[in-house]
Amino acid sequence: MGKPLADDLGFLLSRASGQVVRATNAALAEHGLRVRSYSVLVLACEAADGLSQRELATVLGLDPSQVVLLVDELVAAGLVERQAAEADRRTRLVVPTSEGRRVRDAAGRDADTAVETPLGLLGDAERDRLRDMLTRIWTATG
Amino acid sequence: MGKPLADDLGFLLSRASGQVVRATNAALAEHGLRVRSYSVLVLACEAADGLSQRELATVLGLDPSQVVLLVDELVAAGLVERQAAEADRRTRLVVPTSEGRRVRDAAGRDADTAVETPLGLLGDAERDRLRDMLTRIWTATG
DNA sequence: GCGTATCGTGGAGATTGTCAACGATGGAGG
DNA sequence: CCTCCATCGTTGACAATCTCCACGATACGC
Repeated sequence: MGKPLADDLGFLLSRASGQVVRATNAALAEHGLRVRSYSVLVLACEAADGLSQRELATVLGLDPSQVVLLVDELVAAGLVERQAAEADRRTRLVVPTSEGRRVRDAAGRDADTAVETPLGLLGDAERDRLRDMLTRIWTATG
Repeated sequence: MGKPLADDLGFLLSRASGQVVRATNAALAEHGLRVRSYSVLVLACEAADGLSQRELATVLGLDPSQVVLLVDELVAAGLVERQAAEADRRTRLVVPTSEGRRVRDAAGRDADTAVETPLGLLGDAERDRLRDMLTRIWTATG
């Protein structure tokens, strides 16, 4: 006799995740972004020297081939650029344009308000705990 | 100047979810199941009188048309049956076969051990807290 | 009865996940 | 220097998933 599905952390995780992603996608649509491309843009903005696509894939937990398409999309929208890396000419650094930074800020605000309904009912301390747990879950397997 | 992506609960949620789903799918593969079909099977098993596909869709947070395909798959595998509901002939109740119950138990054990690595490092109290938060996030929007 | 809503189903199109290649580059060891 | 092997970006193929719309069948209020 197994436990009920409502107690399954994996199920709860993916259900809540799907809900939040849906809400975020809806908010990002007016900026021409989706959760995935937005994540790439944010990472590019917060790295001083740009990030290689390999690093992006690792941090995001995605296949590198998906990152290619996401960066393609952002380049086409004029939000990031691919720069040749001096040290290693295999890698191509993803760096944001000034337009990219602007869109990132505006989109970030909208995304935050979009998830206020599902996530706002958690207190600050709870959110910190949740962040901590989710980060530890991620780092558990490397 | 927004917050770093590593602090974004939506991102952390979907990244952790993806990881757990990947691990679970790998464990369920030998039973011919995936996370989605497994969830349907578990729900069918724990409802005494079966569940309508509409109820399944609501609980799982999926589009009803997806549930159709999942139930089709489980029916083809001989794990559940569609039964006519007496009260409302529009609805079709999804009830497990005895084989379905057996597979559900075996698959459930494998799925649990598969997520031990990412989720096991959380203590019992933490897991309860996580469950509680994820459930509240879900019920926030109805 | 009649209009309206709901349930299951089917279909179309976009997005995502997964995996296997391939050329180009880097690095280690002889 | 040169050869072998790993890594990075990229492409392609295919399955799975999401999203929306529409339809027939049934239920329900009036």
